[in-house]
Amino acid sequence: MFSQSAKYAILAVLYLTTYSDKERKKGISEISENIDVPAPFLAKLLQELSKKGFINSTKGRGGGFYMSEENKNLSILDLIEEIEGKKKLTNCVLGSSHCNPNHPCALHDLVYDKNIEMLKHLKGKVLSEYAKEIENGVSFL
Amino acid sequence: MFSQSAKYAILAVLYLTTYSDKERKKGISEISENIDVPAPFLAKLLQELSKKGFINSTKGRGGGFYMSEENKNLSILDLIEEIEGKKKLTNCVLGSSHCNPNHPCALHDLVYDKNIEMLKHLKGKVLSEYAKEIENGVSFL
DNA sequence: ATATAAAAGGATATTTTTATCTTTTTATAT
DNA sequence: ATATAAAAAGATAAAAATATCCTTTTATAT
Repeated sequence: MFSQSAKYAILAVLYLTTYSDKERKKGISEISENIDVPAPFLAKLLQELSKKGFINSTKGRGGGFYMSEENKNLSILDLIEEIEGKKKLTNCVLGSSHCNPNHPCALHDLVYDKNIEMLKHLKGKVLSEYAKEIENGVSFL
Repeated sequence: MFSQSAKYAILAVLYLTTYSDKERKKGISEISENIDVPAPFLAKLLQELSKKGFINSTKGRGGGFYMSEENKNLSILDLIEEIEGKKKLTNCVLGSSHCNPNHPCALHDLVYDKNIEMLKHLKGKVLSEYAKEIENGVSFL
């Protein structure tokens, strides 16, 4: 469902949302150990997310990555779109460009609608809500 | 959601289920034109599906690919599993091996359950039912 | 028997995704 | 000022997915 990169990004961003802020920056090695993602790959990924402004970072001694309080109000869907591009997600599951509710592909009713529903959920919940669940031990990373 | 190969396979199999049988075999070129999939790639894909017995084929003049009546009772899920391997589909969306309903990852409730529901639908409908809808113009390829 | 038309098989090419490594820049502590 | 620790940038490598082409096998029609 998600690409490997998207999975890594979700884990890292949830980690940062839960455990970082402007005063608690986190380095690549700490993050990569805690979410079990290869450090060099994660470095590239976070570098891009930082360039796009989805996460924040400072260079130099004592620097690291963190989530601004503002960005903690973004959704997982925002993140996926940042990683995989805007459109992909609502495309026809069979790749047809003519597929729509009035002219549905063979899988439209079974798959497309459920997909949209899932996306709505991914859009309607902000990162800080996930973080709260993780802090409370309701879910984990 | 589906790999390119899986999409091609679904289209081809639905085409064959709708328009072929033992007496109406279909060649690569006809199939590839109708579902708009590159012929050489499709050839390899159908070759594999045929070797696995998911579709049927005969070589030589007048030969081609077709779906046996028996195989028309398979599901899209059966096909996906044939193409992408058995497990993948029910794996944790974040890739965690410990994720389960009692120890859920951060996305478990939002995504996993909806995913399972979708898979159930993909399992509960047989190819011939899709074919009927396509024949009736209710859906298209 | 021979020619023909089809899939099967095998080799290769291209692109994308995933992953690693090295050098450069930058901020901080000393 | 200098050393240090961190991300940023750039180059490259490895693996997987996607795509194409050529040869071989096989069944049928003539």
